[in-house]
Amino acid sequence: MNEKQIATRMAPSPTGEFHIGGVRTLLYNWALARKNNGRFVIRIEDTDRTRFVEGATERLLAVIRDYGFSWDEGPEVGGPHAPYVQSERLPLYKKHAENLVSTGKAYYCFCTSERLDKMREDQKSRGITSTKYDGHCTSLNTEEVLKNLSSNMPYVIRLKVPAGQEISWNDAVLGNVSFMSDEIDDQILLKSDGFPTYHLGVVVDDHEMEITHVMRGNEWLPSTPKHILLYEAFDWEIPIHGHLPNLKEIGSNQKLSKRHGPVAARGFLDDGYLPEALVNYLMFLGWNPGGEKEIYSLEEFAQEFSLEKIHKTDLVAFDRQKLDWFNTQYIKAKPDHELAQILLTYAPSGTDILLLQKIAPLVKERMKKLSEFSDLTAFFFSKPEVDNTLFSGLQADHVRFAQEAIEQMSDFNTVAIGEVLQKLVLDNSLKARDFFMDLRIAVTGKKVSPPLNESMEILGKAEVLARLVNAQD
RNA sequence: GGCCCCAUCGUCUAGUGGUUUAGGACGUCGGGUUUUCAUCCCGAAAAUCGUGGGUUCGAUCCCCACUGGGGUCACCA
Repeated sequence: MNEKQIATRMAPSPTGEFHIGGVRTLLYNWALARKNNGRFVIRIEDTDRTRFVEGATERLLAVIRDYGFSWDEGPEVGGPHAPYVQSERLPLYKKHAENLVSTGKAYYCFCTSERLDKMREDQKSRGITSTKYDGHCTSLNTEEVLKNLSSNMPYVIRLKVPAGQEISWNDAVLGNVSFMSDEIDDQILLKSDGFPTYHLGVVVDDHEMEITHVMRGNEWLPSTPKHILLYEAFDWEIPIHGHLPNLKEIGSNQKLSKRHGPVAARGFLDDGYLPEALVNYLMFLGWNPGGEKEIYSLEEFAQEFSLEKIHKTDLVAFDRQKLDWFNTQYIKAKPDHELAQILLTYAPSGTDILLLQKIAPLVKERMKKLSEFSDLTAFFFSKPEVDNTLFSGLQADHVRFAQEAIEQMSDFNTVAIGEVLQKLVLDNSLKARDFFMDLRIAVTGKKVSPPLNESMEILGKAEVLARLVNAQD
């Protein structure tokens, strides 16, 4: 009964657009909380004022919602640990940093960045392979510190890293991982502008917000021992850490690149990927349940998800072709009225939803991405430009036959059209393939189009005839 | 460079010390259905399980080394 409630979080920084990889990380964190009836928290880590981007927080939250996620605590929804924006929690970090100083686990440092630069240069020139703070300010006595402080000398607070200590933890993904403390720098915790560094911020907030599992990209692996040292300095319980594989572009070992398509979460949505498809694809980038089922809803995933099934590999290729496949699966499966609603964005403004409901079944198996809709269906919304060189040699006869036959039709629907045209082909011994192609070109302007008879029904008899007449010029 | 992490078809992956001629999916190629395209159906090629050592009666699965790849070494996260 005293079992602690599982809690996970996603802690993005408002320094730009939310990355697709961030969605994957969020997905796993969200699922773990969801599966265990735990809490999922969103926290904004905006401690770097130089990289802060106006409006980024709002866009971040919007795109997370658009992907189908919600959070139990965080900006906009609030919660018992509010505020959830680090810049609004400054006194907290300062208090904790000063606490560490008073217990001897951290110290004030008055070194200027110029001195630090020079120090690193010196170390490098002496052949030291990984530069570290030289401990200059650890020799300051209390009197000197107080004097500096009272004269308003800028300062930071650094963690005093113990020597010769092995720091290890059981990573939820990687298993046992260990570092030696000697390799770890006396990390700055509180910056001279009074903001915490990332390291102080996460540890304080994850503790305050009672986060039990920290899952993040494996670029954070070398930071984890620093955080563990901090938890130990505070004498706080250490959450479970898990490090996830990062995403890369196929064919290289580099991170995702805009040259190959979108990398921002928003960009994929704009391109016409359904959030369900994106999220479904993302699930399998570093995780696999072992069965052969591949189509998972968010809820199904949450139930299936387990940390043990996360892959240890460090890099996973983001295969845009497989993403396309997932997208086609979801587009095909979407009910017409729902698809029509979504297609509103891709159709000419003011398009009637009822018209889209009729068009939807004709195109849903023909789009990898919703953004292909406008090209595919342009002829429904305006008369096509017809390139006469596309026609066969018998174009004039074909079109005239069709026109005459259609003029006499009273019922103008797909079945009737099919019967009439089929009979026409037989009666005149036409080559069906050429006949229908000429007709297709006359009506749609293209050699590739949605099904012809259905399209003509939607266009209506008058419009079809107008186009046929037009094609005989 | 120091430190840390990783390693199964082109890609995402399943897999167990022997039942594996290593399974699936995407992609690719071939065929079928089809008034175009797409869908759908069938089939094929595709991984000596990074290399070399062990351990073992037997290793893709256990251990070590090597190689390769990645990450990280900021008053950025």
